[in-house]
Amino acid sequence: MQRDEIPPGTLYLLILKSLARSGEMHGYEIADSIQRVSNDVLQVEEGSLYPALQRMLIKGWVIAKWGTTAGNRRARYYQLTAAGRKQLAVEMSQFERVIGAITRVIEAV
Amino acid sequence: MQRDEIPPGTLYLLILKSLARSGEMHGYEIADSIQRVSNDVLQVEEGSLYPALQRMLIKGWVIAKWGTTAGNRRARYYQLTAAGRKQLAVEMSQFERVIGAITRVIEAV
DNA sequence: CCACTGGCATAGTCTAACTATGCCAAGAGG
DNA sequence: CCTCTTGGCATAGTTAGACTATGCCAGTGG
Repeated sequence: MQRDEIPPGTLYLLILKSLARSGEMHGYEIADSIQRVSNDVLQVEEGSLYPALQRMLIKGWVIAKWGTTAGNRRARYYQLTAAGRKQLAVEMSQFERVIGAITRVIEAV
Repeated sequence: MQRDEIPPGTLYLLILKSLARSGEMHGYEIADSIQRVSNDVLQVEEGSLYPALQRMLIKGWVIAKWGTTAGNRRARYYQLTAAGRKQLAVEMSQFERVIGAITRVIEAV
């Protein structure tokens, strides 16, 4: 099964949604969760994930705290803020709007 | 109605599909057609369109010839090549695949 | 004559996903 | 004990491509 890039702009959406669903996760969990739920179609590279998380911290969409994993490793746990939940709603509706429009174009006769 | 950006990567798809539908068009027509069919959601700026068309010429997905519009203006008419039609099929299935995957993620419970 | 519109084009900026790489700690295997 | 693998975070640098701003030229209309 071939690799697929994450369409630019949708990574925030994927992360926000994953955190909304699971409450609190560290980086690896997020990447893993996205890959799993998408049936291995979407692969989030670490070099994309961590910069995105940093930007999301700055924007105030998530907060982070250091903790320890089940496997006894140090990890940074991310959690949505109220702003993050609001942003998720915005991105969802934008996504649907734009994808709907594109679909209309590529399905037009 | 607010402006929306074209998600990077999908512009080729939109242009290819528009040309496949209409046979032969010049730049303005392409932009116009995309905007119209998408119900004004998608607006293709000239600074995005012409560079994209240049890249598509280089890739051999389209050919261009100079002509004259109904309004008696000089214009460059673009037309799909066989490679362009093949590329359209590739981009369509990739789009569906990736968008389907994203949809699975953002609709997961 | 001049402003407007249609049309093409490029230079330069910016976002964001990628590749490659590095660090550190915990277990596993020899 | 030591090395290897794995889990985990992080950044530097590259690249693609859509954007803004701008310029040019030719018809047409007031």
